[in-house]
Amino acid sequence: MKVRTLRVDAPYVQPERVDLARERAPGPDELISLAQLFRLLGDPTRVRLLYALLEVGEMCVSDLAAAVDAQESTVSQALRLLRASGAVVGRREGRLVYYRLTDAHVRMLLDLSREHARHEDSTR
Amino acid sequence: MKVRTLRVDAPYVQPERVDLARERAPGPDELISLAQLFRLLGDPTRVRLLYALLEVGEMCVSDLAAAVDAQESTVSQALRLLRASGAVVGRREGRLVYYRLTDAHVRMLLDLSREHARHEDSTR
DNA sequence: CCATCATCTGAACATCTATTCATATGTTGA
DNA sequence: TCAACATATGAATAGATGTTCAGATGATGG
Repeated sequence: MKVRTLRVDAPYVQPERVDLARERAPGPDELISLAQLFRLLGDPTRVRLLYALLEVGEMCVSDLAAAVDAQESTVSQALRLLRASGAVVGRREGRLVYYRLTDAHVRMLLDLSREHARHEDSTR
Repeated sequence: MKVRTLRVDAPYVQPERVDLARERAPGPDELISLAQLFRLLGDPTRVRLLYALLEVGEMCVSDLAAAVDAQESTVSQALRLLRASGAVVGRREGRLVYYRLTDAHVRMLLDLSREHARHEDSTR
């Protein structure tokens, strides 16, 4: 059994940096919403859905399923999460529900990250 | 047992939109690197590490562990992923390895997303 | 009201993932 | 070369997550 290694006499290599990082670190709440946001975008199905909505503007569930080539049930579950997180909203029109992106920040993230994917290796 | 629902006579509600979404959709490779990038940022430990590096510039593993309040082993594993994805690089100096952000796009994503976290509800 | 359709939801399953421990690697100074 | 240290890595574990199925909900037109 091993105890947390933490030498008393030489706590950190560069204490100033550790402190600085701690000071400027996102708070607990902020951190949670950050990680949640990214996690939300970290699934292929959800990213596809978001990009579809980014390009087209508004689509109903069954069309979304066709557009991203997934089962409707899968899409519906994915939309549930996206809805819960506030990334999309649904607008009911008769039997159909049309979804669209809600959040300007998410839109920017999608744009920016797509640019990243395109120029991938140019900045390494 | 249920077969994929796909009516032959009325394929889609708005065929133009489905087509448009498909045309503009990220290709398979692009999609993978997109989802991978977001997935990478979708873990609290990794996000903390990245923000620490964003703020401070460069830190060694043990200081990073202290800064994000995690075990060194945990941090080392997290850095492995970040390294593999090209988000960070390590520079060895004696026994220590100093890590820093590699990618300008990742930096922008971090900045932007943090802004998102701050103004969270203002755009809903 | 009934049948049909679009979407939603809970539960179950298999898969993936983060963390941890133990150990390995590589570096330094004595 | 050896002991001490910093970091890395493989394997094991528990916990989270995405997809799917089956059935529920809600809307429409007859």
